Amino acid sequence: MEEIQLILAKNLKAIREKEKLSLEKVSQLSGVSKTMIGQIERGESSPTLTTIWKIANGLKISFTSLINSPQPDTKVVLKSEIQVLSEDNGRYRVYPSFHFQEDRRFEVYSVEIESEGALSSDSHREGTEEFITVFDGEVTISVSDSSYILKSGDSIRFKADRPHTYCNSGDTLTRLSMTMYYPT
Amino acid sequence: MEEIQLILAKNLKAIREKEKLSLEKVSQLSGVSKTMIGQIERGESSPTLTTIWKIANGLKISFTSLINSPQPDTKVVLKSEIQVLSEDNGRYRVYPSFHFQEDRRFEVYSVEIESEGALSSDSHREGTEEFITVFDGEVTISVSDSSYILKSGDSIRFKADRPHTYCNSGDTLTRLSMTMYYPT
DNA sequence: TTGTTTTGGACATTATAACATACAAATAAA
DNA sequence: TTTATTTGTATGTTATAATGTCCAAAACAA
Repeated sequence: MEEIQLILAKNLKAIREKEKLSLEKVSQLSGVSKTMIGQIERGESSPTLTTIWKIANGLKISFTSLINSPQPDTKVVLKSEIQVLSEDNGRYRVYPSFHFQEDRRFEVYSVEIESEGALSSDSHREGTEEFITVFDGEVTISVSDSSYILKSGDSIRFKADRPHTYCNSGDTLTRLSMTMYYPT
Repeated sequence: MEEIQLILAKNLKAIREKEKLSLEKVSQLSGVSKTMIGQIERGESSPTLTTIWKIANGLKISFTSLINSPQPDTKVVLKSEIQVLSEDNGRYRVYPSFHFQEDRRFEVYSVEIESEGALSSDSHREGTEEFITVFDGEVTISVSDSSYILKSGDSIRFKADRPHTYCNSGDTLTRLSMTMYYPT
């Protein structure tokens, strides 16, 4: 028996109990036999992709909620706890709020760029996308031979799996929120 | 044959070709028979959870990269284009930058709350999580009988599949970045 | 061009997922 | 308390996942 089977077993049982459903009811909703639901919950069987899919659809939950380990409900990250990362002689500063997690596929940062500050970034992983909103100042983002000038309140989404640069093109501090998404 | 099998088939074949691996090589890396790898790629079989897991681990990729589908390049959203949504007599304002998309599972907003402004939100979908960073001011977020006071630079992640409130608990404008994640 | 190696897939066999049925235990109703 | 219903699990059967073996075709090397 593999550990992944145990995770599935635990998750399915928890969801069923939370929703107060019997094995029979889950069977009806999903089209998977009651016996099989029981086997899965006891970790006695490693169901096929199709079977898991049917269960997830029947219960209207995500596939990943069946195979991922649970996380705590709430997490606060104070500014004082954040490990700031500096580049460009401190003129470009990254404040990571939420690091990447496998089940979620994105991470969240704040970024500050002093006047005349800039950063050139190498390609990120295949398919990576950045979602940026300007909170203060002005930034010029260059990617794929294009440049985008964004002012306070503007947003941009672009493919970050190629070299790109961020440049404070104004004369005041620029502040950005950044959500980095990794599809793979 | 189910659609989910075709997605898996397509993804596995794409990854294998991209990495220039033979069926035999994937078999060695994963501990799954070459024949089975071939069957999976041709959509002839719905593999068990354990088998998929072995493949993902063997190829050092995520489970979800085997069961999810692809997407276009750059999009700019100017502040002038954003449809602002107001609540609480205009004291609570939402600026949606990037709407939800099925393959991505999150959306991105900015939020402004005037002094004495607040919003009570009903439960979002099962499993929904919010990732919030304070850019200016102070906010008190209440969820699950707990309240969290956050100041500029602080962040919070919480389960939003239950009622929750946001309240400007300071005396200046509060500005937040918000990433809403829907696992389902 | 010929010879060798690699590759993907057909086919048969084995292992196990998935189902149907039966039943004891638990729960609910009278 | 008794009766009825629901629930979870054991067991046997069927369907299919997963493997091993073989071979033609493709790719590579000389």
